[in-house]
Amino acid sequence: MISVILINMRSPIRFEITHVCAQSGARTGILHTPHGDVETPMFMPVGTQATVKFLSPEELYALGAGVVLANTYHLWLQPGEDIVDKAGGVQKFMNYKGPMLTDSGGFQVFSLADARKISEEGVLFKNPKNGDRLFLSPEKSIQIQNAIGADIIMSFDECIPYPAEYAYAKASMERTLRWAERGKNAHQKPETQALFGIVQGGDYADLRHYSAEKLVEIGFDGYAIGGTSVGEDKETMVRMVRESAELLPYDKPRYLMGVGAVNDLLEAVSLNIDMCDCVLPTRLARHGTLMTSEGRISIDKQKYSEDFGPLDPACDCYTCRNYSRAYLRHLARAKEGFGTRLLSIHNVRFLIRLMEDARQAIKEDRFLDFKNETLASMGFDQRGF
RNA sequence: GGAGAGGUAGCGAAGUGGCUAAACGCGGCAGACUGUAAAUCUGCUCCCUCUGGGUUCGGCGGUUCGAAACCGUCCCUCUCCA
Repeated sequence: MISVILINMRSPIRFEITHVCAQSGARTGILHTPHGDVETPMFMPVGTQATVKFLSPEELYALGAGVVLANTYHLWLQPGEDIVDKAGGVQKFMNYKGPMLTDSGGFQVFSLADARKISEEGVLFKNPKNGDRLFLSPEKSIQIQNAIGADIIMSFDECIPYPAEYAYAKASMERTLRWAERGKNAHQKPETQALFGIVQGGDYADLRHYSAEKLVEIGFDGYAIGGTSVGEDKETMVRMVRESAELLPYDKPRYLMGVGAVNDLLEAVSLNIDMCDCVLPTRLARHGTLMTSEGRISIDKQKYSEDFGPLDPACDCYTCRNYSRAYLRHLARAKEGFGTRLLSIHNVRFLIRLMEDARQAIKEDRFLDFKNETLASMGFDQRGF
Protein backbone atom coordinates (compact mmCIF):
# COMPACT_ATOMS: atom_id res chain seq x y z
CA MET A 1 0.00 0.00 0.00
CA ILE A 2 2.73 2.42 0.96
CA SER A 3 4.74 1.59 -2.13
CA VAL A 4 1.72 2.26 -4.33
CA ILE A 5 1.33 5.66 -2.73
CA LEU A 6 5.01 6.38 -3.26
CA ILE A 7 4.81 5.42 -6.90
CA ASN A 8 1.72 7.54 -7.35
CA MET A 9 3.45 10.47 -5.72
CA ARG A 10 6.57 10.21 -7.78
CA SER A 11 6.86 13.07 -10.22
CA PRO A 12 7.64 12.28 -13.85
CA ILE A 13 10.20 15.05 -13.73
CA ARG A 14 13.03 15.64 -11.29
CA PHE A 15 14.70 18.96 -10.68
CA GLU A 16 18.27 19.03 -9.52
CA ILE A 17 19.96 22.27 -8.50
CA THR A 18 23.60 22.11 -9.57
CA HIS A 19 25.04 25.46 -8.53
CA VAL A 20 24.11 28.69 -6.80
CA CYS A 21 25.99 31.81 -7.89
CA ALA A 22 27.90 33.28 -4.96
CA GLN A 23 27.68 36.74 -6.50
CA SER A 24 23.96 36.85 -7.31
CA GLY A 25 22.16 33.90 -5.77
CA ALA A 26 20.99 32.81 -9.22
CA ARG A 27 20.97 29.07 -9.76
CA THR A 28 21.67 26.45 -12.37
CA GLY A 29 19.97 23.11 -12.48
CA ILE A 30 19.05 20.07 -14.49
CA LEU A 31 15.48 19.21 -15.26
CA HIS A 32 15.15 15.46 -15.80
CA THR A 33 12.16 14.65 -18.03
CA PRO A 34 10.81 11.54 -19.76
CA HIS A 35 12.27 12.92 -22.99
CA GLY A 36 15.70 13.80 -21.68
CA ASP A 37 17.56 16.13 -19.37
CA VAL A 38 17.77 19.86 -19.92
CA GLU A 39 19.86 22.45 -18.15
CA THR A 40 18.33 25.45 -16.45
CA PRO A 41 17.82 28.33 -16.55
CA MET A 42 16.58 27.82 -20.08
CA PHE A 43 14.66 29.46 -22.84
CA MET A 44 11.87 27.43 -24.45
CA PRO A 45 10.77 28.20 -28.02
CA VAL A 46 7.04 28.15 -28.72
CA GLY A 47 5.48 25.84 -31.27
CA THR A 48 1.82 26.63 -30.79
CA GLN A 49 0.49 24.52 -33.65
CA ALA A 50 2.92 21.66 -33.05
CA THR A 51 5.62 23.48 -34.98
CA VAL A 52 7.97 26.28 -34.12
CA LYS A 53 7.08 28.45 -37.07
CA PHE A 54 9.54 27.94 -39.94
CA LEU A 55 11.89 25.66 -37.97
CA SER A 56 12.33 21.92 -38.39
CA PRO A 57 13.07 19.67 -35.42
CA GLU A 58 16.59 19.16 -36.78
CA GLU A 59 17.10 22.89 -36.74
CA LEU A 60 15.81 23.06 -33.18
CA TYR A 61 18.32 20.43 -32.05
CA ALA A 62 21.09 22.35 -33.78
CA LEU A 63 20.05 25.47 -31.89
CA GLY A 64 20.38 23.65 -28.62
CA ALA A 65 16.66 23.77 -27.92
CA GLY A 66 15.46 21.71 -24.98
CA VAL A 67 11.83 22.01 -24.02
CA VAL A 68 9.49 23.15 -26.79
CA LEU A 69 5.96 24.39 -26.17
CA ALA A 70 2.72 23.51 -27.89
CA ASN A 71 -0.75 24.81 -27.21
CA THR A 72 -3.86 23.10 -25.90
CA TYR A 73 -6.40 25.48 -27.37
CA HIS A 74 -4.95 25.45 -30.87
CA LEU A 75 -4.37 21.71 -31.10
CA TRP A 76 -7.82 21.07 -29.65
CA LEU A 77 -9.36 23.08 -32.50
CA GLN A 78 -7.01 21.71 -35.12
CA PRO A 79 -6.35 18.87 -35.78
CA GLY A 80 -8.04 17.74 -32.55
CA GLU A 81 -6.31 16.12 -29.57
CA ASP A 82 -7.60 12.66 -30.55
CA ILE A 83 -5.51 12.76 -33.71
CA VAL A 84 -2.41 13.80 -31.79
CA ASP A 85 -3.14 10.98 -29.36
CA LYS A 86 -3.52 8.44 -32.18
CA ALA A 87 -0.22 9.68 -33.64
CA GLY A 88 1.39 8.58 -30.39
CA GLY A 89 1.56 11.97 -28.73
CA VAL A 90 2.74 15.36 -29.80
CA GLN A 91 6.43 14.43 -29.90
CA LYS A 92 5.85 11.63 -32.38
CA PHE A 93 3.28 13.68 -34.25
CA MET A 94 5.71 16.53 -34.95
CA ASN A 95 8.87 14.43 -34.81
CA TYR A 96 10.47 16.37 -31.98
CA LYS A 97 12.50 14.09 -29.75
CA GLY A 98 13.13 16.45 -26.85
CA PRO A 99 10.88 17.36 -23.93
CA MET A 100 7.70 19.27 -24.53
CA LEU A 101 5.28 21.38 -22.55
CA THR A 102 1.74 22.39 -23.39
CA ASP A 103 0.14 25.61 -22.30
CA SER A 104 -3.37 25.04 -21.03
CA GLY A 105 -5.33 27.55 -23.09
CA GLY A 106 -5.16 30.02 -20.22
CA PHE A 107 -3.31 32.55 -22.34
CA GLN A 108 -6.15 32.43 -24.89
CA VAL A 109 -8.48 33.60 -22.13
CA PHE A 110 -6.38 36.77 -22.34
CA SER A 111 -5.48 36.97 -26.02
CA LEU A 112 -8.96 36.07 -27.28
CA ALA A 113 -10.71 38.25 -24.71
CA ASP A 114 -13.05 39.67 -27.33
CA ALA A 115 -14.48 36.26 -28.09
CA ARG A 116 -14.95 34.48 -24.81
CA LYS A 117 -17.02 34.39 -21.64
CA ILE A 118 -15.70 33.26 -18.26
CA SER A 119 -17.76 31.42 -15.67
CA GLU A 120 -16.92 29.36 -12.61
CA GLU A 121 -17.25 26.25 -14.71
CA GLY A 122 -14.80 27.38 -17.39
CA VAL A 123 -14.50 29.55 -20.46
CA LEU A 124 -16.82 29.65 -23.44
CA PHE A 125 -14.82 30.61 -26.51
CA LYS A 126 -16.20 31.67 -29.84
CA ASN A 127 -13.92 30.33 -32.55
CA PRO A 128 -12.72 33.48 -34.31
CA LYS A 129 -12.41 31.58 -37.57
CA ASN A 130 -15.90 30.13 -37.89
CA GLY A 131 -17.95 31.27 -34.90
CA ASP A 132 -18.13 27.80 -33.30
CA ARG A 133 -18.84 27.86 -29.57
CA LEU A 134 -16.17 25.98 -27.66
CA PHE A 135 -16.21 25.33 -23.95
CA LEU A 136 -12.92 24.83 -22.16
CA SER A 137 -12.96 23.86 -18.50
CA PRO A 138 -10.02 23.02 -16.24
CA GLU A 139 -10.92 19.33 -16.54
CA LYS A 140 -11.27 19.55 -20.31
CA SER A 141 -7.94 21.34 -20.63
CA ILE A 142 -6.17 18.62 -18.64
CA GLN A 143 -7.96 15.91 -20.59
CA ILE A 144 -6.81 17.46 -23.86
CA GLN A 145 -3.28 17.82 -22.52
CA ASN A 146 -3.32 14.18 -21.42
CA ALA A 147 -4.16 13.27 -25.01
CA ILE A 148 -1.55 15.58 -26.50
CA GLY A 149 0.98 13.95 -24.23
CA ALA A 150 3.62 16.57 -23.43
CA ASP A 151 6.08 15.95 -20.58
CA ILE A 152 4.85 19.00 -18.70
CA ILE A 153 1.27 20.23 -18.73
CA MET A 154 -0.17 23.39 -17.26
CA SER A 155 -3.15 24.16 -15.09
CA PHE A 156 -5.95 25.99 -16.81
CA ASP A 157 -5.82 29.57 -15.56
CA GLU A 158 -7.04 33.00 -16.39
CA CYS A 159 -4.31 35.36 -17.55
CA ILE A 160 -5.74 38.76 -16.62
CA PRO A 161 -4.83 42.02 -18.32
CA TYR A 162 -2.89 44.89 -16.76
CA PRO A 163 -4.00 47.04 -15.17
CA ALA A 164 -6.73 45.14 -13.33
CA GLU A 165 -8.87 46.21 -10.40
CA TYR A 166 -7.97 44.59 -7.11
CA ALA A 167 -11.40 43.02 -6.72
CA TYR A 168 -11.23 41.46 -10.16
CA ALA A 169 -7.64 40.29 -9.77
CA LYS A 170 -8.59 38.66 -6.44
CA ALA A 171 -11.74 36.98 -7.71
CA SER A 172 -9.95 35.74 -10.83
CA MET A 173 -6.95 34.46 -8.88
CA GLU A 174 -9.18 32.58 -6.45
CA ARG A 175 -11.09 31.03 -9.33
CA THR A 176 -7.80 30.07 -10.97
CA LEU A 177 -6.86 28.32 -7.70
CA ARG A 178 -10.11 26.35 -7.78
CA TRP A 179 -9.44 25.51 -11.42
CA ALA A 180 -5.93 24.38 -10.50
CA GLU A 181 -7.30 21.95 -7.93
CA ARG A 182 -9.99 20.69 -10.30
CA GLY A 183 -7.38 20.20 -12.99
CA LYS A 184 -5.11 18.29 -10.68
CA ASN A 185 -7.97 16.00 -9.68
CA ALA A 186 -8.76 15.39 -13.35
CA HIS A 187 -5.17 14.56 -14.28
CA GLN A 188 -5.09 11.01 -15.66
CA LYS A 189 -1.35 10.60 -16.26
CA PRO A 190 0.49 11.94 -13.22
CA GLU A 191 3.17 9.27 -13.63
CA THR A 192 4.18 10.40 -17.10
CA GLN A 193 3.13 14.05 -17.32
CA ALA A 194 4.20 16.63 -14.78
CA LEU A 195 1.56 19.20 -13.86
CA PHE A 196 2.45 22.80 -13.04
CA GLY A 197 0.29 25.28 -11.15
CA ILE A 198 0.23 28.94 -12.16
CA VAL A 199 0.54 31.87 -9.77
CA GLN A 200 -1.78 34.76 -10.60
CA GLY A 201 -2.97 37.85 -8.75
CA GLY A 202 -2.25 40.80 -11.00
CA ASP A 203 0.29 43.22 -9.59
CA TYR A 204 -0.96 42.87 -6.01
CA ALA A 205 1.61 41.46 -3.61
CA ASP A 206 -0.88 39.91 -1.16
CA LEU A 207 -2.72 38.19 -4.00
CA ARG A 208 0.50 36.84 -5.49
CA HIS A 209 1.55 35.54 -2.08
CA TYR A 210 -1.81 33.96 -1.41
CA SER A 211 -1.89 32.37 -4.84
CA ALA A 212 1.57 30.87 -4.42
CA GLU A 213 0.85 29.55 -0.94
CA LYS A 214 -2.40 27.89 -1.94
CA LEU A 215 -0.89 26.32 -5.03
CA VAL A 216 1.85 24.82 -2.89
CA GLU A 217 -0.79 23.43 -0.55
CA ILE A 218 -2.48 21.73 -3.48
CA GLY A 219 0.91 20.49 -4.59
CA PHE A 220 2.37 20.55 -8.10
CA ASP A 221 5.44 19.21 -9.86
CA GLY A 222 6.54 22.75 -10.61
CA TYR A 223 5.22 26.29 -10.38
CA ALA A 224 4.67 28.88 -13.04
CA ILE A 225 4.23 32.60 -12.81
CA GLY A 226 1.55 33.87 -15.12
CA GLY A 227 -0.06 37.17 -15.92
CA THR A 228 3.13 39.05 -16.70
CA SER A 229 4.21 40.73 -19.96
CA VAL A 230 0.67 41.84 -20.59
CA GLY A 231 1.44 45.52 -20.93
CA GLU A 232 2.84 46.43 -17.51
CA ASP A 233 6.07 48.39 -17.14
CA LYS A 234 9.36 46.65 -16.38
CA GLU A 235 9.51 47.60 -12.73
CA THR A 236 6.02 46.27 -12.15
CA MET A 237 6.84 43.06 -13.94
CA VAL A 238 9.96 42.48 -11.88
CA ARG A 239 7.97 43.11 -8.72
CA MET A 240 5.20 40.73 -9.81
CA VAL A 241 7.74 38.00 -10.49
CA ARG A 242 9.54 38.51 -7.20
CA GLU A 243 6.32 38.52 -5.20
CA SER A 244 5.11 35.42 -6.97
CA ALA A 245 8.35 33.53 -6.53
CA GLU A 246 9.32 34.32 -2.96
CA LEU A 247 6.89 31.86 -1.38
CA LEU A 248 7.45 29.03 -3.82
CA PRO A 249 9.43 25.97 -2.70
CA TYR A 250 13.07 26.51 -3.52
CA ASP A 251 13.64 23.02 -4.84
CA LYS A 252 10.89 22.98 -7.45
CA PRO A 253 11.29 24.31 -10.99
CA ARG A 254 9.94 27.81 -11.55
CA TYR A 255 8.59 28.80 -14.89
CA LEU A 256 8.00 32.43 -15.87
CA MET A 257 5.44 32.31 -18.64
CA GLY A 258 5.66 34.40 -21.79
CA VAL A 259 8.91 36.21 -21.17
CA GLY A 260 11.55 36.50 -23.85
CA ALA A 261 12.99 40.00 -24.06
CA VAL A 262 16.70 39.91 -23.21
CA ASN A 263 16.48 42.23 -20.22
CA ASP A 264 13.45 40.38 -18.88
CA LEU A 265 15.18 37.03 -19.18
CA LEU A 266 18.23 38.23 -17.29
CA GLU A 267 15.99 39.72 -14.63
CA ALA A 268 14.12 36.43 -14.40
CA VAL A 269 17.34 34.48 -13.92
CA SER A 270 18.29 36.87 -11.11
CA LEU A 271 14.99 36.00 -9.45
CA ASN A 272 15.70 32.27 -9.56
CA ILE A 273 13.46 31.53 -12.51
CA ASP A 274 14.44 28.28 -14.21
CA MET A 275 12.29 28.26 -17.32
CA CYS A 276 11.00 30.92 -19.69
CA ASP A 277 9.15 30.66 -22.97
CA CYS A 278 8.28 33.28 -25.52
CA VAL A 279 7.05 33.74 -29.07
CA LEU A 280 9.13 36.91 -29.30
CA PRO A 281 12.21 35.54 -31.11
CA THR A 282 10.18 33.80 -33.80
CA ARG A 283 7.67 36.59 -34.20
CA LEU A 284 10.35 39.28 -34.37
CA ALA A 285 12.19 37.20 -36.94
CA ARG A 286 9.11 36.98 -39.14
CA HIS A 287 8.83 40.74 -38.88
CA GLY A 288 12.47 41.34 -39.79
CA THR A 289 13.76 42.31 -36.33
CA LEU A 290 16.84 40.60 -34.97
CA MET A 291 18.17 40.36 -31.46
CA THR A 292 21.91 40.95 -31.52
CA SER A 293 24.75 41.42 -29.07
CA GLU A 294 24.39 45.14 -29.72
CA GLY A 295 20.63 45.33 -29.39
CA ARG A 296 17.77 44.88 -31.83
CA ILE A 297 18.17 45.70 -35.50
CA SER A 298 15.72 45.79 -38.39
CA ILE A 299 17.34 43.89 -41.20
CA ASP A 300 15.26 45.49 -43.96
CA LYS A 301 16.92 48.91 -43.61
CA GLN A 302 18.64 50.51 -46.56
CA LYS A 303 21.90 50.73 -44.61
CA TYR A 304 22.31 46.96 -44.80
CA SER A 305 21.91 46.74 -48.57
CA GLU A 306 25.66 46.44 -49.12
CA ASP A 307 26.64 45.13 -45.71
CA PHE A 308 28.29 41.82 -46.47
CA GLY A 309 29.27 41.09 -42.90
CA PRO A 310 27.44 38.70 -40.59
CA LEU A 311 24.22 39.59 -38.83
CA ASP A 312 25.94 39.38 -35.44
CA PRO A 313 29.68 38.73 -35.48
CA ALA A 314 29.44 37.49 -31.90
CA CYS A 315 26.85 34.83 -32.77
CA ASP A 316 27.60 31.18 -33.49
CA CYS A 317 24.35 30.34 -35.29
CA TYR A 318 24.06 28.84 -38.76
CA THR A 319 22.73 32.11 -40.15
CA CYS A 320 25.53 34.26 -38.76
CA ARG A 321 28.18 31.79 -39.83
CA ASN A 322 26.99 31.58 -43.44
CA TYR A 323 25.00 34.60 -44.58
CA SER A 324 25.49 38.34 -44.87
CA ARG A 325 23.28 41.16 -43.71
CA ALA A 326 22.87 42.22 -47.34
CA TYR A 327 21.59 38.78 -48.32
CA LEU A 328 19.26 38.56 -45.31
CA ARG A 329 17.95 42.02 -46.10
CA HIS A 330 17.34 40.97 -49.67
CA LEU A 331 15.45 37.85 -48.60
CA ALA A 332 13.41 39.80 -46.07
CA ARG A 333 12.37 42.41 -48.63
CA ALA A 334 11.64 39.76 -51.21
CA LYS A 335 9.52 38.03 -48.58
CA GLU A 336 11.26 34.73 -49.13
CA GLY A 337 10.46 31.99 -46.64
CA PHE A 338 14.08 30.94 -46.47
CA GLY A 339 14.93 34.37 -45.11
CA THR A 340 12.30 34.01 -42.41
CA ARG A 341 13.81 30.67 -41.51
CA LEU A 342 17.33 32.07 -41.30
CA LEU A 343 16.19 34.95 -39.13
CA SER A 344 14.18 32.63 -36.88
CA ILE A 345 17.21 30.39 -36.48
CA HIS A 346 19.25 33.37 -35.37
CA ASN A 347 16.78 34.83 -32.89
CA VAL A 348 16.00 31.51 -31.23
CA ARG A 349 19.66 30.59 -31.06
CA PHE A 350 20.39 34.03 -29.66
CA LEU A 351 18.14 33.50 -26.65
CA ILE A 352 19.20 29.91 -26.12
CA ARG A 353 22.81 31.01 -26.13
CA LEU A 354 22.01 33.92 -23.82
CA MET A 355 20.82 31.34 -21.32
CA GLU A 356 23.82 29.10 -21.95
CA ASP A 357 26.06 32.06 -21.19
CA ALA A 358 23.98 32.90 -18.14
CA ARG A 359 24.42 29.35 -16.82
CA GLN A 360 28.14 29.55 -17.40
CA ALA A 361 28.31 32.85 -15.55
CA ILE A 362 26.34 31.42 -12.63
CA LYS A 363 28.68 28.46 -12.44
CA GLU A 364 31.59 30.88 -12.34
CA ASP A 365 29.89 32.97 -9.62
CA ARG A 366 29.80 36.10 -11.79
CA PHE A 367 26.23 36.30 -12.99
CA LEU A 368 25.75 39.88 -11.82
CA ASP A 369 28.74 41.01 -13.87
CA PHE A 370 27.51 39.04 -16.84
CA LYS A 371 24.07 40.56 -16.59
CA ASN A 372 25.36 44.12 -16.34
CA GLU A 373 27.82 43.70 -19.18
CA THR A 374 25.23 42.10 -21.42
CA LEU A 375 22.64 44.79 -20.77
CA ALA A 376 25.19 47.56 -21.31
CA SER A 377 26.31 46.12 -24.65
CA MET A 378 22.71 45.97 -25.84
CA GLY A 379 21.91 49.54 -24.95
CA PHE A 380 19.85 48.94 -21.81
CA ASP A 381 20.47 51.12 -18.77
CA GLN A 382 21.87 49.90 -15.44
CA ARG A 383 18.54 48.62 -14.21
CA GLY A 384 17.82 46.76 -17.43
CA PHE A 385 15.21 49.13 -18.82
C1' G B 1 -3.37 57.16 -94.40
C1' G B 2 -8.19 55.45 -91.71
C1' A B 3 -10.94 53.84 -87.11
C1' G B 4 -10.89 53.39 -81.97
C1' A B 5 -8.93 53.57 -76.84
C1' G B 6 -6.09 56.26 -73.57
C1' G B 7 -2.52 59.87 -71.05
C1' U B 8 -4.07 61.12 -62.80
C1' A B 9 1.15 61.62 -57.36
C1' G B 10 7.59 56.64 -57.58
C1' C B 11 4.37 52.53 -60.10
C1' G B 12 -0.63 50.47 -60.95
C1' A B 13 -5.43 52.39 -60.70
C1' A B 14 -10.30 55.10 -59.03
C1' G B 15 -12.47 59.72 -59.82
C1' U B 16 -15.76 62.59 -65.19
C1' G B 17 -18.21 70.25 -62.63
C1' G B 18 -17.80 72.17 -55.98
C1' C B 19 -17.80 67.30 -50.22
C1' U B 20 -10.54 66.27 -54.30
C1' A B 21 -4.04 67.54 -52.33
C1' A B 22 -7.07 63.58 -55.17
C1' A B 23 -10.07 56.65 -53.02
C1' C B 24 -7.58 51.97 -53.15
C1' G B 25 -3.37 48.70 -54.04
C1' C B 26 1.95 48.25 -54.65
C1' G B 27 6.53 50.34 -53.59
C1' G B 28 9.21 53.56 -49.95
C1' C B 29 9.98 55.52 -44.77
C1' A B 30 9.19 55.07 -39.46
C1' G B 31 7.39 52.35 -35.32
C1' A B 32 5.29 48.22 -32.61
C1' C B 33 5.64 43.08 -31.36
C1' U B 34 6.82 39.08 -24.57
C1' G B 35 2.35 31.38 -22.00
C1' U B 36 1.15 33.08 -31.20
C1' A B 37 -6.37 34.67 -34.46
C1' A B 38 0.45 37.81 -35.94
C1' A B 39 5.28 35.82 -42.83
C1' U B 40 1.17 40.67 -38.65
C1' C B 41 -0.36 45.48 -37.16
C1' U B 42 -0.03 51.05 -36.84
C1' G B 43 1.43 55.85 -38.77
C1' C B 44 3.62 58.73 -42.74
C1' U B 45 4.53 58.98 -48.09
C1' C B 46 3.52 66.60 -53.89
C1' C B 47 6.47 71.13 -51.77
C1' C B 48 7.20 74.75 -47.71
C1' U B 49 9.01 78.85 -42.72
C1' C B 50 3.37 73.02 -41.84
C1' U B 51 -3.02 73.37 -36.24
C1' G B 52 -1.17 77.41 -41.91
C1' G B 53 0.37 78.31 -46.96
C1' G B 54 1.92 77.05 -52.10
C1' U B 55 1.75 74.44 -56.62
C1' U B 56 -0.87 69.68 -59.10
C1' C B 57 -4.13 65.27 -62.59
C1' G B 58 0.31 65.22 -70.85
C1' G B 59 1.09 70.88 -73.04
C1' C B 60 -1.35 75.35 -74.30
C1' G B 61 -5.82 78.14 -74.70
C1' G B 62 -11.02 78.49 -73.47
C1' U B 63 -16.19 77.82 -70.88
C1' U B 64 -17.68 78.53 -65.62
C1' C B 65 -18.63 81.81 -59.42
C1' G B 66 -15.77 77.11 -59.46
C1' A B 67 -12.34 72.22 -63.79
C1' A B 68 -8.45 66.34 -62.91
C1' A B 69 -13.51 66.31 -64.75
C1' C B 70 -16.73 70.37 -70.16
C1' C B 71 -14.83 72.66 -75.17
C1' G B 72 -10.73 73.66 -78.80
C1' U B 73 -5.95 72.58 -80.21
C1' C B 74 -1.22 70.36 -80.02
C1' C B 75 2.04 66.34 -78.27
C1' C B 76 2.53 61.27 -76.88
C1' U B 77 1.06 55.85 -76.13
C1' C B 78 -1.67 51.47 -77.44
C1' U B 79 -5.12 48.37 -80.58
C1' C B 80 -7.31 47.32 -85.22
C1' C B 81 -7.83 48.35 -90.57
C1' A B 82 -5.09 49.83 -95.09
